[in-house]
Order: sequence, then structure tokens, then C-alpha cells
Amino acid sequence: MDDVEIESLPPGTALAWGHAPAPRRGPKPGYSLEQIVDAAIAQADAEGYAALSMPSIAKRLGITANALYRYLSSKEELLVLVAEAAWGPPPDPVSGDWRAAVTVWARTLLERCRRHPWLIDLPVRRAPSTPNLLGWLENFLAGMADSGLSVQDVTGCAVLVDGWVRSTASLLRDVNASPPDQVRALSAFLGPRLEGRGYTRVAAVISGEAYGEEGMEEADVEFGLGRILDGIEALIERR
Amino acid sequence: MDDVEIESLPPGTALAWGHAPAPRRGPKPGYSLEQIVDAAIAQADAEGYAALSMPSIAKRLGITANALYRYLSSKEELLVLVAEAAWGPPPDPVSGDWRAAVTVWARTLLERCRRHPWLIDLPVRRAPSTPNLLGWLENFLAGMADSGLSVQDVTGCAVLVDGWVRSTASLLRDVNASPPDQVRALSAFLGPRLEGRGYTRVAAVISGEAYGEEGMEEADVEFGLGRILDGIEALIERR
DNA sequence: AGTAACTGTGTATGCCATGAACAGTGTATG
DNA sequence: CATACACTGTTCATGGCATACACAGTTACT
Repeated sequence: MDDVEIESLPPGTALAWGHAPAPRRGPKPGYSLEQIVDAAIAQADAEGYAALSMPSIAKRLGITANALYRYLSSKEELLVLVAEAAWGPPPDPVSGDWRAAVTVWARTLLERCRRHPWLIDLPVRRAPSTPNLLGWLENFLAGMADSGLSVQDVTGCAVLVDGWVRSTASLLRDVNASPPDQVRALSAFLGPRLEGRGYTRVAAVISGEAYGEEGMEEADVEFGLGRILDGIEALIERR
Repeated sequence: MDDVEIESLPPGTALAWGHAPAPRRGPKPGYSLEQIVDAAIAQADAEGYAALSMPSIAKRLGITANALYRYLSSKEELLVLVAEAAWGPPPDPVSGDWRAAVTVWARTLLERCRRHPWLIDLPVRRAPSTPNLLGWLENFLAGMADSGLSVQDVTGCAVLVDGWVRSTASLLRDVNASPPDQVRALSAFLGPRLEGRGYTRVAAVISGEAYGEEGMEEADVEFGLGRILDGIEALIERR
């Protein structure tokens, strides 16, 4: 593995695979990458994504922000490692029933989003390249191996379900976090403006009791995933 | 409309509906909200979301950043107006064929994402509450009126397709933007690490020619939307 | 023993969102 | 018609951020 190649990898990739430069001189590092990543996760869990700054992470470790740059070359690199650690490893494989496998896959991802609500705020600029994230893909591909679909199609399904998990998690979090009095003020404000301006159907939805009152329910989650699974099934049966 | 209610609305909502406080004394404002929003959109188009700052927007108008706060109470409020303007109005309604209507809806949204690639970076923390964004929902509900589904189900479909558009647009943008030599370095790096470590299927995908080389194609877009539409169709037929 | 590599700290730069004080302007009121 | 006040845009200021750089202390290899 050339150093040239290492340097042109996406940030964090080499570190995530354990490619740490082995220091041979100088004082022992006082901390480990794992400790730093754990501190970052603890910080985000405690105060949210907006508070995930280099100073705040460093403070948890009792060092200065600049010291972090002895371990990492940028915040972007750290976030790659944080994503890898926080999404964690995929669930145990489910075999023999692609529908069950995909359901477990999606629900487990959603569960991780509930544990770390800031996870979907992490910028995703690249295809997965770290062990756990590729493990999730491997897990999905294995789970759908019995579907008879091509590898391309199964990959497309993985992308589809992954996107669904992210947008659903985002919705779940944000809708459930909106202050009830704001929701109430909003319907009061919108009501008179929607009627008679061509928003008849939206008006019906908003005046319906489901809107905002209860946030998203289990049934709403079920609905979206159910549609996607049915859509995949239709493709499988068509072949 | 009580002022009390106005004040507890989500930021930007009142302004987006034209609820501007009418000044009766003092110098005329040198600018309009529309000009400011246009400047913000031009700035984001030119230099991306990260460069969408109050100073950079103000500079385009020839004023200081602080002057913007005479028109807006926060950047968050501005971003709501920017989203409203940049997503723009929905396409003309398509009637009689829900599948065609939803396809047009999704593809038009995707087209807006291509015109303003930073659009999916705008933080979405609330349900839509502005005229255009609610117009998109109205348009979707109208397009699926002939499907026979309940309003709740159709709303669920709208959420589903909306989420798909966002994740697809994000993927399209990011994958197509990744530097080819980085992609090449990555497969070279991952290759030896995937084999023999249980990533057999992922290894096959990555060594396949489709991975990264060409980015996402029209066919990949088609695939995801096709699955979702089939999934909705399966629900309709089951009733 | 000495040198060089490595660690953490202090200092500094140039961004950012936003608050506060201020000077100029023009309208509504006396 | 004069004046006061509401409203404009500017300057100055604060506290936060990522990150570069120079330095002092530490430790392994020569």
C-alpha cells in the first residue's frame, strides 16, 4: 500500500481501517483515537450536533482543541470516524427471507438513529468506505441474496432503503421535537389562508386530527417501509 | 390574527405569507425581502451552501451584514424564505393518472435540486408551512386523488416520495462530485481488505465496473422511483 | 549523551451570527 | 410648519468556531 495511495483516500478512511502511523519517538500519546471518538459521541449525545465542536470534544478529554490535531488532520476526518462508530456494526444476518432481512436491517438502522439523534446530521459526502458502514451494505446484500435480483438491483434496493431510513429518522425526530403550541399557532394561522386559495386538500389534512398532534406513529413508519418492500417484491415477481 | 399568534409561529412563516410589519415612519428601506432572498440564492448558486453567510449575502447587495437584520430576525428565518423561493411553485397538475402525476412531481423536484444543488443542505426542521411548499403537497394530493387511497395514505406517499427525492438528489450530487482519482485510490485500498474478511458481496460490487466510475445514471434514478411507485400500486390494488 | 520526533499548550488569524450604540432620514403629529 | 420619533444603515463589540504556528517538555533511537 503506497503512501501515495493512502494520501489520496477520502479523509478518515485509512484511520478507520487501522492505518495509524506508528510513532517511534517522543512521549506516549495521552489518548487514543477511540477515546476521542467516544468523547465526540458523548458530546453529541449530550448537547446535539450543533455543539459537536473541536473545543467541546477536547474539553471532555481535559485537553485543548489543538491537541486533537495531533490525532486527526481535520474535523471532517473525525466525523468519518464518529459515523463509523456511532452507526456501529450491522445486526446478525437474517437468511432465507429477504423481506424479513430487509425489515430487520431498516429497523435496526432506525434504532441507531433513535440512540444518536444527531447521526443523520453528519454530512455524508461519499459512498461508505469504512468497515462498519460497508458491513451494513454486505449485510443487506446477503439478506437479499435469495431474492433472485441482480447485484445492481439489490444495491439499488440498499440505496433506496438507506435513504428511507435517513429521511424517516429525520422526520421522526423533527416532528416529535416541534413545540405543541407552535403547531397549534401554525394551524390557526394557516387555516384561514388555505381555504379559498386552492389549498383545499392540504386544509383537510391540517384540520384532520392526525396533523402534528401526535407526531409520527409506528404506523407511519410501517407504511413507508411497507410500500418500499412491496415495490421490491413487485420487481422480484416480475422477473 | 393576534400578534401573539404571529410571534409563536415558526420563524419565517409570517413573512412567507406576506405578513410584513408595515413601517410608517423613517427612511424607505433600500431593499426588499425579495431582493435579499434573490441575493442569497445567487450566492448559494455561485459558491455553495457553506458560503451562504450573512456577510456574503449582504456584500452582494452592497450593505453590511447587520443591515440584513433590519429585514430578518435571524439567519434561520432567511433560510426558510430561501427554501420557499428556491423550491418554487409546483408543476401544473396532472390529472387522471396518479402514476404519471407522481412521476412528474418527483422529477420536477429533482430538477429543482439540479438547478440549486445546495437546496438539500437547507436544514428542514419542521413540516412545510409556506405557500409554495404547501403547494407541492397540495399538488401531490390532487395528483393522487383518483387512486382511491385515504388522505392519510396519500400523505404517507407524499412523505415517502419527498424523502426519496432528497436522498436521491444528495446521492446524485455527491457521487458525481467525488474526484475520480480518489475513487480509484479507494477501490485499490479496499480491494485487499474486503476479500477474506467477510465482505465478499461488497467486494464484488466494488470491483464491478458500475461502482463509482460513471456516477449515478438515469437508470438508477428510475429504479428507486419505480420501486416506490410499484409499492404504492400494490397498496392500491390490495384495497 | 545528544538529537530528532513527538506531545500538549499558548497565541493568533480569519471566519461566523448577532447585539448595541449611533447618526442620518423622512413621516406623522403637534 | 416644526418637532419628535420610528426607522434606516453603519460602526464597534462579543463570543464562538476551525485551524495554523511556534514553543516547551518528553522520550526513543543513534
